[in-house]
Order: sequence, then structure tokens, then C-alpha cells
Amino acid sequence: MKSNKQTEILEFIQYKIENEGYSPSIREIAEKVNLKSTSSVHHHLNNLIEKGLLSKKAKQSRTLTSNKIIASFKTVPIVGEIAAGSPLLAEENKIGEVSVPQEKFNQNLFALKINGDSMLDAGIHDGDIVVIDKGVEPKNGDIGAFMINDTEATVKYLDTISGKRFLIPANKNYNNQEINSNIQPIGKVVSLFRDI
Amino acid sequence: MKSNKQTEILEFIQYKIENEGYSPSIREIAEKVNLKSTSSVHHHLNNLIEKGLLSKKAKQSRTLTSNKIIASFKTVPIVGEIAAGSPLLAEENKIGEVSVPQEKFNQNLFALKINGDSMLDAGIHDGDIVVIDKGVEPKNGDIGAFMINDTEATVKYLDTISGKRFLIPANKNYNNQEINSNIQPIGKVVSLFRDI
DNA sequence: TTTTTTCTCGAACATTTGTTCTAATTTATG
DNA sequence: CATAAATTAGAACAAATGTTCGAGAAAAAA
Repeated sequence: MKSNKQTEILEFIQYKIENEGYSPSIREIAEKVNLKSTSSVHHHLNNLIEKGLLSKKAKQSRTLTSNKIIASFKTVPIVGEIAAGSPLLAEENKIGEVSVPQEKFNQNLFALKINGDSMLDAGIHDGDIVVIDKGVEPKNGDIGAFMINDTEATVKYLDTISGKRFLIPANKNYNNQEINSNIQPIGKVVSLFRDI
Repeated sequence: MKSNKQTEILEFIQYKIENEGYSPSIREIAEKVNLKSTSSVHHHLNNLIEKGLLSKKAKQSRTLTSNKIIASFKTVPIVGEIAAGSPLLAEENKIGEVSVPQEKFNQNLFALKINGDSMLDAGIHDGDIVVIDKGVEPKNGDIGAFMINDTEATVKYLDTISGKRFLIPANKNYNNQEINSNIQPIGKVVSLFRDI
């Protein structure tokens, strides 16, 4: 009897949930941690629940959930270059998925792979993945995603200069672009991922 | 009968798993999608399984799992400023957690919150979270994390100049720092997260 | 329409599963 | 050592749950 039985049980539950996708039954736990009786497991479970380490629904099978901060995630699609004429989020434009923590997730999120270095001075590099919230209209000073001619998505600063609104790159080698009817805002850039 | 019943069922299962942490029972599904018989649900479940959209263990309750690419994640601790004398990953230094996709996860990962703008030109901003792999020794040209005097963690480029090894910031306002016995490599920076 | 397929219902059944109780055993405590 | 507390075991029970079968209803196809 090396380590604590309760720890053993807790870890098995967490392992099972992470790897199988569902909680073990009491008898499965009993077998795993070498307890001959379901009531022994029951005893430990109640103990763990009292300590606030576990939760479960009474009289319902396999409803154990670990209260350990096991973040829950959702994935949002990553789009790359936009095929001419196709809607932004068309399946053909999808090049992958990126995950965002559930607490930040909403149905308006998607991600865009950055192509080029026009936002380099904002710390947004070629190949970075930016997450965009379609539900938030970019305001002056924000970094937003914009659709140009329905075929190209671009990420730029938005700001007003002398009463006119411009897409403003964060790179001196690129020029400001005045917003016209060919440019539609998509949403606001809310986070960034990079593999180094 | 507006939308497809199977879609309805699938979405309920996914919703339930994501929000409650465990799969619904067949009767719970029946009630939710307005089917009076468990066998009706059973029928649809088998259909969904045949289509490869669901999996379950036979004769075991609440073992439905969605085959939709719901990425699995693990969290790694984020450390901020390092308390003097305490080891890098001491509990007191931990300021949060960040998640990495399971396929990239290994036990050597942890994250560091960037303090300052010494790596600005590498697109690493103040407040960014960088993930560090302790199992990978930074090589020349890599961005690595280093421990200085056992009290401060820093992220810099590593390179050799005239036969000597330096920590090299990505910002002209900061100076190179020659590596001596007070500077220990921690690991290589492998990814970056930013909330905008 | 007729035929076929798909979907739904109801009921019954077999297992799995959580729960409870008492007692034996082990471990800690004085 | 003696006592108390914690742990484990065994059995039995009640409830939840998955499964199956037959038949009817609805929808689709011919």
C-alpha cells in the first residue's frame, strides 16, 4: 500500500475521462484499485466529494466529473486563402482547427492564418493564427479582419484619419487603404497563436 | 418536424458532454428530442454509429462519445515572476494555466508570462504567454527560456558571437548578455498565446 | 394508389450500476 | 496493550439503463 487510495481513485477517474471520454463505473474503479467491494469505493467517492474534488449525480451511472480544472475546449475552423467567390467559411477554405477555452468560446469565432508580414509591428507574424469574433465590430484602434472583394481576407488596424476610415497595416512597407464598398468588416481579432 | 432528428440527437449528446461532463442516457435523449420510445432513440443511435459520428460501449450506460474532432487538451502551468530562491515551478510562482493540444503535450511543458518588451522584434509582447519545453535544449538561433541567478526567468534568443554564447534580446534598447554560470537554460520556446 | 422504406411506439427483459447495511479487518491513537 | 477510528468486504436491494421484439404510423418511392 504505497500511495493514497483516494488519490489512486481520483487519478483513475481523470484518466478514464480523458482517454475514454466517460467516467468509470464504481465496479470498474474497484477492480482498478484492487478493492473487492463496491461499498469501499463508494466510501472513498463520498470522501472525495466532501473534499470538493469530485462531483456526481446521485443514482445515475457514470456521472462522475472531476472538479480539477480540466479546461474544456471547443475548436473553431481555421481558414486560409479564400477561394474566389466562395463565402469566407466555406468548407473548401478550411485548413484546420484551433481550440479556444470554453469560457471564451462563442459561436461567432473562427480563425484565420496570417499570410504575409503586413502586421509585423503589431507582433503578428506570417503563419500566425488569429482568432476572430464575427460578433464584434472592430472599432477605431482595433485590429480587425476584413473581407476585400469577397475573395480575400485581411487583418489590419482600423482607424479614422481626417474623417476617413482606413485599414492600416503595422508595417511601413505597406500602405493604408481607405475603406470603400469593396471592403467589408468581418470581425475583431481577439487572440493569437503561434508555433515557434 | 423541422430539422433532422439525428442531428438533433447528435447535438444534444455533444452539448451534454461538453456542459455536464458526461453522456446522456437513452431516456434523457428521448425526452429531449420528443421521442416517446427508447427504441426510437436506439434506432437513431445505431444509425449515427454506422455513419461514424458516434461511438459507444455496448451494454454500458452513458458511454456515448462523439467522434467529431473534439480536440483533447492538457493544461500546463503558467509561472510569472519567480520568488527568490524558490524553484521555477514552485506552486507560489504559478499564476494560471494554459492549454496545449494533447498531440503536442509532453510532461516537460510549462508556460511563462512575458514581462517586458525585450523580445518585441520577435513578435513577443509584454503579457504574452509562451510555452516552454524543458526537454529541448535551446540551440543557436533558438528562442529559449533561461534562469538567471535562480530568481528570474527570461526569454531571449541564444547565439554565439566570436566564440562566446550570448542571450540576445529582440529589441535594440536592450543589451546582449554573455552566458555565465549564473545563467541556466531552462528550455526552448515552442509556442505563443496572446489575448488581444 | 400501391409498395417499400423509414420512423416511431410500447412493453418487456436482462444488465449494469449506484446505494445501503452490517460486520470483519486494518490502521492509527492513547 | 486497549481503544477508537478508518478502511474494507460481502451481500442484498432498488433504480437506472441498454437492448430487443413486434406492430403500427408516417414518409418516400414506384
